[in-house]
Amino acid sequence: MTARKRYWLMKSEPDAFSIDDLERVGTEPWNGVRNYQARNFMRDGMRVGDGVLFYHSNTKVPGIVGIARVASHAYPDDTQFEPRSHYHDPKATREQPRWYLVDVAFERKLARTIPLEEIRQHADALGEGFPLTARGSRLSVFPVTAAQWKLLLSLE
DNA sequence: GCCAACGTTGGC
DNA sequence: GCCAACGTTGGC
Repeated sequence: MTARKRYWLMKSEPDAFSIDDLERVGTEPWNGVRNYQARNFMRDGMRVGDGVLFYHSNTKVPGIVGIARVASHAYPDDTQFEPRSHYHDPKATREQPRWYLVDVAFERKLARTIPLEEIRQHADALGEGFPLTARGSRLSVFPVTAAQWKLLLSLE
């Protein structure tokens, strides 16, 4: 029984971790997510092989820059246990982890960046509540429908 | 660098 | 359970 592939969008600040970094390392544990909604999507929704739109945030031209895929099931984010880590969470324990992540594997870079500015022009087609075009949304991991995936990549 | 919007925390 | 204060996100 093979489940249908799902699609996601994941944001990263290129100064911290860019699509080029992912290309170089191949696979990366997506650590540092400290938002419950984003965590739940990774922990409860993602499956190996799912498609990921890689988005650069907080940069000169924010937008979708590449495609990756989910490369592991969710498991605890080790950085929550490390006192030295920027992502340390004193309330998390090995027995009761609070934060989970998945491994993300590089697939390809887009031929060009699809800028947020351009994505906004398709806000109606993407639908109300799509986090990239919804006002004020800061969600860094969220699901993308097959139709949204197709539309966004058609802009490449 | 600014700052609006948002999520989380903790006092009550 | 409310909500003010605070810290963070992320476009501009």
